[in-house]
Amino acid sequence: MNSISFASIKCSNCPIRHRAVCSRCDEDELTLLENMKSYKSFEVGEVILWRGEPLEYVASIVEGVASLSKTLEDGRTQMVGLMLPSDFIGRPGRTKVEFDVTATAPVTLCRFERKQFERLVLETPHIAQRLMEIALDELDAARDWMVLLGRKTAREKIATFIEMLARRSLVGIPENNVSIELPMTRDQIGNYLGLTLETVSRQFNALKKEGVIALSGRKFISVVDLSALHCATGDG
Amino acid sequence: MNSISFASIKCSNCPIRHRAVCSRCDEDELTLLENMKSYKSFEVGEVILWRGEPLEYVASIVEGVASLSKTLEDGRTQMVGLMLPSDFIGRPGRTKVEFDVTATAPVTLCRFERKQFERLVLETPHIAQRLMEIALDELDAARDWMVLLGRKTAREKIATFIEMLARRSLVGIPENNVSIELPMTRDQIGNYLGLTLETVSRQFNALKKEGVIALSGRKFISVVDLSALHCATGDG
DNA sequence: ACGGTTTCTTGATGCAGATCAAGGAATGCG
DNA sequence: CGCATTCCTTGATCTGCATCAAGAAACCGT
Repeated sequence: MNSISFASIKCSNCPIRHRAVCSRCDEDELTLLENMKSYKSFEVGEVILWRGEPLEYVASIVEGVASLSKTLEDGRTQMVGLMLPSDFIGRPGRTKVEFDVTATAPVTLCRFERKQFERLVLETPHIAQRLMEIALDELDAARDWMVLLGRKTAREKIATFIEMLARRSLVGIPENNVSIELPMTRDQIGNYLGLTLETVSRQFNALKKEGVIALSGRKFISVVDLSALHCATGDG
Repeated sequence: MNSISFASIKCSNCPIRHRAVCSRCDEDELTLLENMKSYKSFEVGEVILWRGEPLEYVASIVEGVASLSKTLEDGRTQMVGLMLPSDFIGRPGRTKVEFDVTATAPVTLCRFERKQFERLVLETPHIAQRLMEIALDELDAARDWMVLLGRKTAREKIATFIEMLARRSLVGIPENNVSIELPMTRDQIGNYLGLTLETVSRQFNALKKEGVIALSGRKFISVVDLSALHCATGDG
């Protein structure tokens, strides 16, 4: 759970080996990455990058959860992405950060110096291709989120969020009665879904009262009725 | 304005030569593209691609405006992108279309067969790099749009939309009293902004009454007070 | 120029979710 | 363990935008 356990991990044993930016790399390419990488960890609430900062490093999330968010002048904020293990932060060719990146659960990053990484990308099509795929997946996710933000009701937003968590945080197909850890507070969920924290709380409890989900403690949910949950998402 | 004028245009004379997917190509690479491309035009309202269709072609928009949109089961729709000249439709490596693509103004495409284009991309880093940049720009735009959809008021949404049009549809820096053609109906603008057409209409007329913009006919706007418009966007 | 169609405006009403407010439960720390 | 802090819940009220409804204006083909 802390950075020490990753201090000298081999790429070949890395938990995100098969999904991250390096997933297509062969052994030789992996050796190059191995010599460039460094691990760094962040506490909950710690800011990983501030919007506007020069981008010194790019990184994969090895463990934890980070959020990307933008803030309007008057303080309204909107989360524009949720980064889970194997997601990639920063881009070659971008010298500035476009949003605040914050750890919402303790995060461990596998970092590369941006300039060095950019050179590597030019010479390593496997990495360039994987980066392209990752960017396109993020674009798809962003567009699905636009539908949610623009057109879904509060109830549908919450149901969609829980379903997404069930899919992303568990391996394999989600089942009934599996316990999921919420990686963020009601307030942060509200920022992600374009809602207030009160509305988030009310909708969680409404779904609980209807027997669709169960809540235990502050941050554990289990899905009691998967198909009812899906119906509530509005996705058909 | 019609496809005939593009039937045999040279890449070197192409209006989007310096911004499209081919912008980094040298003369030799351009020749390759030249031999692969074909033009196709679409009327207003015509569907260019249906969601779920196999993706036979990828294409650059040479002229016109197209919208990307997603629809929920019950008919609510959300536009997830607005494509203007030089924007790129479809991706190598993607075999399906993720959203409906519709011409909102008469569109001319410069098309390439997907499979052939994919091969070219693998051999032509200039194109692969440019595609990556385009994808990242779209991702940035999608994220800005998420802030708009999730957190902005109707008034701010309309102001942001007008400001964006002023920036994108004119060359150079926007000035006061420049006439802008609205590329879509109130209903479509509503779908883009996550509003109803009535709210769009009311906000346009409110900005007009306040002397921020002027309306003439159904689809021409001019910005009377650029700084007032910017203040109304909520972006500070 | 005319009638038909589409698109836009404007008004009246209703409601989902924001905002305001206060107390309660979990969590963390000395 | 007990106190402080953070986070969550629940209720009351308010409001911005959706919805419903009816004309009016712009546009199109003939």
